[in-house]
Amino acid sequence: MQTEQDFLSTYRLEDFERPSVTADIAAFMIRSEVRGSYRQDSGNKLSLLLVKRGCHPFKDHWALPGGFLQPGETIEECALREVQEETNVLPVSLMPVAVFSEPGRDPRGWIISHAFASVISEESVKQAGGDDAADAQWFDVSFDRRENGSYLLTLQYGDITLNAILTEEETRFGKTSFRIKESGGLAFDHARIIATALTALRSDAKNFETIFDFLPETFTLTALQKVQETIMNITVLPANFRRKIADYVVETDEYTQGAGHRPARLYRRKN
Amino acid sequence: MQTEQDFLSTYRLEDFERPSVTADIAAFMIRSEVRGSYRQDSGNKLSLLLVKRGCHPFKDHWALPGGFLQPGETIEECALREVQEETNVLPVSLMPVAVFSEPGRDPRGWIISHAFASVISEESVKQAGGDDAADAQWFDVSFDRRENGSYLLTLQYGDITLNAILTEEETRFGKTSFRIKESGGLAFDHARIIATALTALRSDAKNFETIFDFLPETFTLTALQKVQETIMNITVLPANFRRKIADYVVETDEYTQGAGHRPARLYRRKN
DNA sequence: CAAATAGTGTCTCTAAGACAATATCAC
DNA sequence: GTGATATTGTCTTAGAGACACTATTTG
Repeated sequence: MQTEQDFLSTYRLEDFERPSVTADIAAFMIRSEVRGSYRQDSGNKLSLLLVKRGCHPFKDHWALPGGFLQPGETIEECALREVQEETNVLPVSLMPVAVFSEPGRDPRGWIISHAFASVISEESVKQAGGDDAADAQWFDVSFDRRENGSYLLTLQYGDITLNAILTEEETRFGKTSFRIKESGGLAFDHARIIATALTALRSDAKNFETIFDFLPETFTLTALQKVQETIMNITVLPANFRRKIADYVVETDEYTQGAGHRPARLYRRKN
Repeated sequence: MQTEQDFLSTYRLEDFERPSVTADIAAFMIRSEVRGSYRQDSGNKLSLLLVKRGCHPFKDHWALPGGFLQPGETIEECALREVQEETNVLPVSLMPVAVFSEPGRDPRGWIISHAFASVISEESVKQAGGDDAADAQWFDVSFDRRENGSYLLTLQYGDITLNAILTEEETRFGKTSFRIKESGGLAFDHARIIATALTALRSDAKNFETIFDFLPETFTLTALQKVQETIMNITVLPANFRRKIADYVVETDEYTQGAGHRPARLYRRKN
């Protein structure tokens, strides 16, 4: 009789066809804008990391950072590695979004993509030195439902504007899936991945799951509120936000200074 | 200059190492039990489909149904195909649970598993004729936190009882991950996959996402309530359940008959 | 003081949970 | 009528949203 040892020593996985496996990451950051007088609040913009492809296919098109899974690493490690290679920053959070495996989604062949959303704080990007590679840039994101029911995804960096149009396919198990009507010049099916990731990010921002990762260790409640508002594209009343967030944060003894108005207490994430 | 055509014609994905890709499915069904007098309500049990492995590795151990992704199909199609091969039933719903890609999780080599939870109605299993394969069986499931904080997963079918013990690792983005302390005789890391899938199922049952799929087209509100209670291992007051579920169902003009008590109106899922 | 943001108190409304009461069938 | 489940009504309470008000800083 054949033992498990015997079996494994003769077993050849290579006898079966295998796909290539990638991780693609929608890395989000919130960029604070300077405007008005020094006393006035600066606005915030949600931005997304895109990489200009240097080789075929989709050469010179903008794409999500990503790459092939390598032996010995998990798909999450692969995703983190790819973001770090582009930004020099290790993201604090990594949210699985979906797996895209439709045949034909990649002209190179049989490639299935594991999509993640990750969050990076502006502080850590600045510390890392930023744009050492001009082919990786942070694009301002806007993503909204239009009157006719379809969604417009706009990505903007300097003179470059990418407009993708998507339709909502279905929402099950808390996840919405989209279909691309116009890719807006984005590579592969990345418009779809971005839309899915952004929807997941928004949904998690509702229960404060992802919002802390956009900020440094200590932060003001107003800053935290603006993060949530920026991601979800809503406004909430400060009093109500403070009441709801109270369970998730811990007071520190520090305050902001020199802002031309009442100083704000700094908080820290609970746990 | 090289065109995209040129590039693709010389590009060889095969030059890079690739993993094997599988889908593993936790297929759930709710089995109604007969007990007491004919007038009395029958209880319900949540059950899970397991397959006895016929070959190495883990020969003769129980495992989740699953198999390798084949060219030309999506990972979801692969999952549905595998369930159908075992049960002759096409599941109504398929929920992505997680991707397991730790090196070493499968003794055969580099294999990453895409875990799904699927739901099958008892009615459709009975129609399909049931046990044509004695190596595929529905096990009663219980899964609960113990006093010491770890979780006990019990799977039972006839004389066979599998007891796995897991610890909770982390909960982020609404998903809990587990670590296996004792596999209870389950193959591979399937105890972990089952725990993760069951947690996801419970979480979705809370917002009525998955509960309809356990029942036929038309159903009584009490039956629907019992499904939710069985999955989540809770009890709720009928009055409150009815108020919350009202938005998700539509009345029909039909009623149950001959039950020895007041007939119940049949409902249909809205949408 | 003016301008700006920080922070608190409280009213209202809705939704969830608890519980009591009524309805209808087979026997 | 009895025993069982079906179905409705309503009281209480917790939480979300709206809004008014007070506090503290720099110039």
